[in-house]
Amino acid sequence: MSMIADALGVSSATVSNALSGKGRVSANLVDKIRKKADELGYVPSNAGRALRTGRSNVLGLVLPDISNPLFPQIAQAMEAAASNVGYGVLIADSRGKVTTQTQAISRLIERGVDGLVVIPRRGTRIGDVGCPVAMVDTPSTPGNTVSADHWEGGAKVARHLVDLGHKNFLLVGHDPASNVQNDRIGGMKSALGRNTRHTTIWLETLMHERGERASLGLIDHIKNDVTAIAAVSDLHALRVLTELQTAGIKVPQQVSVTGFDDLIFSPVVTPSLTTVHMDMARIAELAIAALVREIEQGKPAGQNGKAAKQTVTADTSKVSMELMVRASSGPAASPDAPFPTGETL
Amino acid sequence: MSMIADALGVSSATVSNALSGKGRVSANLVDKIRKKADELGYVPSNAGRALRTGRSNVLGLVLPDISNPLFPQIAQAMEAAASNVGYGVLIADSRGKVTTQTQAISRLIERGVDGLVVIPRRGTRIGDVGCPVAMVDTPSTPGNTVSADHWEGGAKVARHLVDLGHKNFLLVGHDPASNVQNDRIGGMKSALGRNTRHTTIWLETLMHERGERASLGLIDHIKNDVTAIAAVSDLHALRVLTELQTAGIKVPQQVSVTGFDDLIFSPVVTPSLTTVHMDMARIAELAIAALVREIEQGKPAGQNGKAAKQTVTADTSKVSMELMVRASSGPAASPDAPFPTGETL
DNA sequence: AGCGTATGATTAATCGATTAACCAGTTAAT
DNA sequence: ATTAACTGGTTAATCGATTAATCATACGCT
Repeated sequence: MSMIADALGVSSATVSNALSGKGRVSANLVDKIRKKADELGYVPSNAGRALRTGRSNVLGLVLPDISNPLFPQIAQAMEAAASNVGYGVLIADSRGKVTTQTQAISRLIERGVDGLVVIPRRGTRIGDVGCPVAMVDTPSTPGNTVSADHWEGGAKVARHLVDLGHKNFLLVGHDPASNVQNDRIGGMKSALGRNTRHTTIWLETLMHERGERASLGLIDHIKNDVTAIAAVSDLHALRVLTELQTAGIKVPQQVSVTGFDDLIFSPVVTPSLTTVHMDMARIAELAIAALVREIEQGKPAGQNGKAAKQTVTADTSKVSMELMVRASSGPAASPDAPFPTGETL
Repeated sequence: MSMIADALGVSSATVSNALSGKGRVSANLVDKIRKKADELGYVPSNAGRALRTGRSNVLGLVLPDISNPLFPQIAQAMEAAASNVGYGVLIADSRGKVTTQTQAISRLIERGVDGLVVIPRRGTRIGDVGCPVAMVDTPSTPGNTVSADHWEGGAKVARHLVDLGHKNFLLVGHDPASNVQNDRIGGMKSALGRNTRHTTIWLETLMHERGERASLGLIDHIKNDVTAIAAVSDLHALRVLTELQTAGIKVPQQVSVTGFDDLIFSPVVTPSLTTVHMDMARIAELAIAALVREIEQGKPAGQNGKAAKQTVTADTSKVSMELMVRASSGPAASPDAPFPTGETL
């Protein structure tokens, strides 16, 4: 910056003012400075700016477990949304453990992030971290900034299956302590209506009892007239799907299967998976916008008034989910022939 | 820092020396300063340090496409390896496009990263970016810093299938321009031996001709006596698997299927997928170590000697891959009964 | 005693950008 | 005509940590 100033015989303050458009500089001079800056390939030093302004223009993204298959979508959306408004994204993985998560958060804080986006793990408590925090979980969680409307998503798949004539459902969850999963299943149940039946199983509990790779015992449920299996994630839907196929049960002719999240493999498995898609880009946009708004209001850090919000609030806290009807869901099998055996390929 | 100095009546330079262990400070005083620092909850300012030292302690991770299902593993491993040696990780997604990638890289540079880890997309050229770059691709790519030994991995699965008695193979690739995939397939072919046959299909080409969700036409190959299908990714193996199951073909009784990468769903589909696992943690460790070594040698930026390396070199450039034998691969079906129909479940 | 050498700590400059305070002209207003 | 207000710019302080240069003692050795 001082090089530009020297080259044009002005002071560096003027250069700063010209480039930031803040002080009073003649339009003429602004042009010259801009041109010179380009010419010299000037790139503002983040360190210098950060030191002076106390802002790093970097946000932290805290994830419960990066290896979650949904993470790519999240990271991509957050990175795009942040970079659109001039922020970088520093990642931190807490590998499931709550203690690790606390460490991860402090590492980010020490790095001087201006704000945090947290995808919480059950049991996560965000203490006072000294910077704005956006939380992306589910609308029913207190402090949630913005998230997909998982309840509505559940309702949408369920209604789809009901419309197809299904009456007997198996709902497949993974972790009974997850708010997101509970909302999804809650939404499903709310839409099932009076003349249907449903059973819910939780895989984590099941696997704890029977081992990691045990069969899910789907056949029993099907013998019990279940014709639709709705899972809270495509990962579990996939597990269901392949288990059924191995047992020779036709999807969707005998049983319909649905998932959630529209993971990358969902469109390409056979039959392609009916699922519920979340608009992560929009969620990210809202979360980042809320965060940035808070950051740029310039918190006087010490002043912790009585209404010290733990997390920021977005314009909208729910983003609608979209049902993706594909090949794994179809009309309920007629009850007359519960076990069709013909090669209906 | 000056607060600590004031509180103990010493100069801030002494505090700096004490905490960094660089200058000469009496052991006694070092203790007192450490204690005071803890007491005051001192956290060094990254901005101040970065400004003075010219180092940000942040690395950039450039990915061709975050939505790649392998990305979680990569990001997690890189983040862990970096944070172990005191670095943060800033992500940048290039969404497949080469132009976007260039932009993403400059954004990272402007943010002042000390080094870059690039997972290149075919056609990626890393220009002179002014900081050390580690490239993670495949050993056969010029400039590759470190990566899994994809060729060896291919050889391992192929040998496994040969040992099971298979003689007629279908190799499934996606993108014929990908170095990684070519190495994997090359490795497979190298291990197939003389009295076997194989055909290779490339999904991208296929899908271009027949549409995104077209059948892969596996049945024809199987009628042609193929008993083993080896894909270059679990994603494609999964597609193969479900397509076979829908057609009523038993895996592994009639046909064995293998994949690559040990993606998150691979152990839980039915049958669980035989695949090749890469030790991403070790790859990340080597890449980061190479990068950090280069960074901390302190490049005099201007001095671009004739041997200006484009990318850094790691101690080892190949990391062995591990074969994970699971349920989707089994002995070759006896040629006498190419189409067993009994319910051998 | 006198000289050289460690030891332990201080001073002050520096990195690059921002910004409050100030200054010198010019124009407008009373 | 004198003051007020505006314009276009400059000065200098500041953010926090690092580090070369320097200084003041104390110690060891002949």
